[in-house]
Amino acid sequence: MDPSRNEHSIIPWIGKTAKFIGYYFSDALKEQGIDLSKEQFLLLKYLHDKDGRIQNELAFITDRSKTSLTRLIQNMEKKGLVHRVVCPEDMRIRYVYLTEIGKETWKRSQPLVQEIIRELQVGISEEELQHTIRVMERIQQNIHKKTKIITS
Amino acid sequence: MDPSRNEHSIIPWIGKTAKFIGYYFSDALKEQGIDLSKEQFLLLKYLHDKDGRIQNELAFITDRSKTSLTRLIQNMEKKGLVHRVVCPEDMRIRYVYLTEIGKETWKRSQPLVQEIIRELQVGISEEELQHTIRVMERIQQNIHKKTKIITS
DNA sequence: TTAACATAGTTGCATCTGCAACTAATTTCA
DNA sequence: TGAAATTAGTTGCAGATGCAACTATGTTAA
Repeated sequence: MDPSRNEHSIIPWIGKTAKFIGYYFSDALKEQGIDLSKEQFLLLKYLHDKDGRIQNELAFITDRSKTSLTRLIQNMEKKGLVHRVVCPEDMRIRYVYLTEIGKETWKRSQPLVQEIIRELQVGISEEELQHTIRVMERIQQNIHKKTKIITS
Repeated sequence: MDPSRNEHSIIPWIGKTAKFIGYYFSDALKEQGIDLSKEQFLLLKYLHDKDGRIQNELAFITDRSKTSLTRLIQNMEKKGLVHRVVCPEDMRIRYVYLTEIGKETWKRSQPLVQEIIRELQVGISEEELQHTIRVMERIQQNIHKKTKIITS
């Protein structure tokens, strides 16, 4: 997956770019004194959109295994960013809620996040952005199709 | 970083797409009975291009910390995919070489890799591929510039 | 010459990750 | 009703990751 080979393949580029974005974002959070991993940030974001989700749902929408999600939430709970409530109707289910610290941390990260998104897209036209999104969608569709065939 | 928001931002799309590609690739290797993580595969690839690299170089070209690289190589050595040779002129340096098993494993993975790259790009025009690569390059440049300013 | 610095690689520690196997709770169906 | 299947979440295990601190070696400069 070396970008210098396979000139007509975007696949290697996507992984590498994602990696760089991840490094940049993590560093930026750290520099701003925001004690969040990028994974934790993303979870805060989803909970900010809709609080009190169940763990399975969070695993699904953030594309991780329920195992990984369990431990991510456990770490966030230790930090006081979220807390969990067992559903009284179905004792298997846990609702995850932002704490005040979680809400405050998310809020505090917002200017930085907006700034990073702006910075990283400097010199890219609106048309190029739309093209790229279409390509990303298409790749995801292609994977989805193949995966369905395999598992059905 | 939810794609459904920030419609004009590609940043969230890239991470998500990369994640999906990673899952798909890992699963495909496993299904083909090829005992390699995607990270290990990538290292085999770079060593196939040029064997006998030093660890620092491998860390640099694969965009990981030297710590991470050390342990990746250690695991690959355990599996018998690579072996290390201390440089006689500079005892700090270790050259990393593919073993026969490493070469054979890489070779065996090739049809699959080519097939995956083809599959994932179905329905994407050559022009779109070129656009997307340009966008990825630009994002990496934007990060590079910002990173340089910060660290200098 | 030798003390200061630089470099290559490793280790401790913590986080994130997935798979397989597990527990506990709920639902299904015979 | 009660056994079987399903579901939500957890735990053991192993790999990948980065930071900071470390060892060992090599280079530089006073």
